Amino acid sequence: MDAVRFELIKNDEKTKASLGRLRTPHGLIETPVFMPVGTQATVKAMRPDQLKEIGAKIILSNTYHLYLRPGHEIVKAAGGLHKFMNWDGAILTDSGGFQVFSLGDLRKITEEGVSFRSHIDGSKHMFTPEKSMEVQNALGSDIMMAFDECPPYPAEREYVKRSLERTTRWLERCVKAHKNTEKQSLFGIMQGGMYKDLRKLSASQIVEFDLPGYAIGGLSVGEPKELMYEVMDYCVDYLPKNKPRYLMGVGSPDCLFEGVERGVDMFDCVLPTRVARNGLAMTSHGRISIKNAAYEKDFSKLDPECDCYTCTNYSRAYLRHLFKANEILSSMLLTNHNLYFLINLMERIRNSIKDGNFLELKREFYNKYGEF
RNA sequence: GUGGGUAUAGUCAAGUGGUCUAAGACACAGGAUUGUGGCUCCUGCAUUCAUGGGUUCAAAUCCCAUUACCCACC
Repeated sequence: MDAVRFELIKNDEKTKASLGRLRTPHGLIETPVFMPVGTQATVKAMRPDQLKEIGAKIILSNTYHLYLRPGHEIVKAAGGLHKFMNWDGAILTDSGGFQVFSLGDLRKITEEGVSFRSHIDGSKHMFTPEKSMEVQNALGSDIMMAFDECPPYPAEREYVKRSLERTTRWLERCVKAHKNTEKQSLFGIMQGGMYKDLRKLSASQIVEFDLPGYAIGGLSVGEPKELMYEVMDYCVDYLPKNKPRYLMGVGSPDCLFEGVERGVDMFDCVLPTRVARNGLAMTSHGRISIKNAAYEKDFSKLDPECDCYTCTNYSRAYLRHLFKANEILSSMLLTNHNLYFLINLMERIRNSIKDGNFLELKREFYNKYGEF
């Protein structure tokens, strides 16, 4: 029995959007879902009780970062990641594979795994599928991601093909090394760059392992949005409908709509939290850069249609002041709002699928919000 | 009142005759940001050096006057 089980509730009639339920050892999650990112065992600027209050059910954390600091052994000694960070909701851990891509020149990839230098102190380390599983088992996340390679964009077809096939071999090693199947589930990751046949090849290979969930990796790596939509459209079709389909690293409001429309069930993204710390708010009428001089004397609500803690209690002028003054509360209030905005948006999306008017909601949203 | 000193962008300032249509920092104004190396990154912001006059081929830089401020003495 898998630790995490997915149940399809309803398919939208006009699109590939679908409603589902994900049962995890740490709660039931309705899909489509957005997962806030808590890289270092904390969603930056948010307390776990606040995350709970805004409706977060599952967050993402990072193998790479926790392995380097404080060290997975310490997290394990603390009683696991949930206990360590005081979060009793579900946790998905990224495998560290993405750092192979994002750490750029520090990496060296071989069949065995990836050697890299710590961004913290420059020390040398080696990640293999086995090591990634060992670390994620120690962390005790509900969903562990397979150790993969995410090729950059653009990338040569031949390279992408060799990379994807290696990622499949790594997946096989992950499955073998995974020690805690009753409490933790392993998701596979599809690669294949922007090549349709390679995506199909990757999907057919990873689906063989009959895993409890699959992710679409290698998107939102710098390619044009239209291309990403086109690729994600057929990627979803290559994955089984009765398993959750997770689009990694995507989370701007418009992309969420496009993803859901194409059948994606899970999303994660640093965008709302990162952007909040830089003074940007996602509102029902589009983005607001709170540092702009235009808000100096604007005592209205950040988002007139939002009922989050920030919007019910503070003005744009105050938020601008906090940002300009470099106050910690600025990050806290804007992060709280942005996460609430996306989580609330996903709830409205789920309700629209339930009520059969997803496309109407999408159209209404685009009219008011525009693109990210 | 006497002697000395300083006057360069919103602020702090570099620069002491020619590569100054003036360094840098902060502030200010925009922008970026998608499996987080982020109080980060990118862009813009003095045709002008207190004011007036002079010397010189050439002045923010030298000289004179004026104005403002600072210090010391009375």
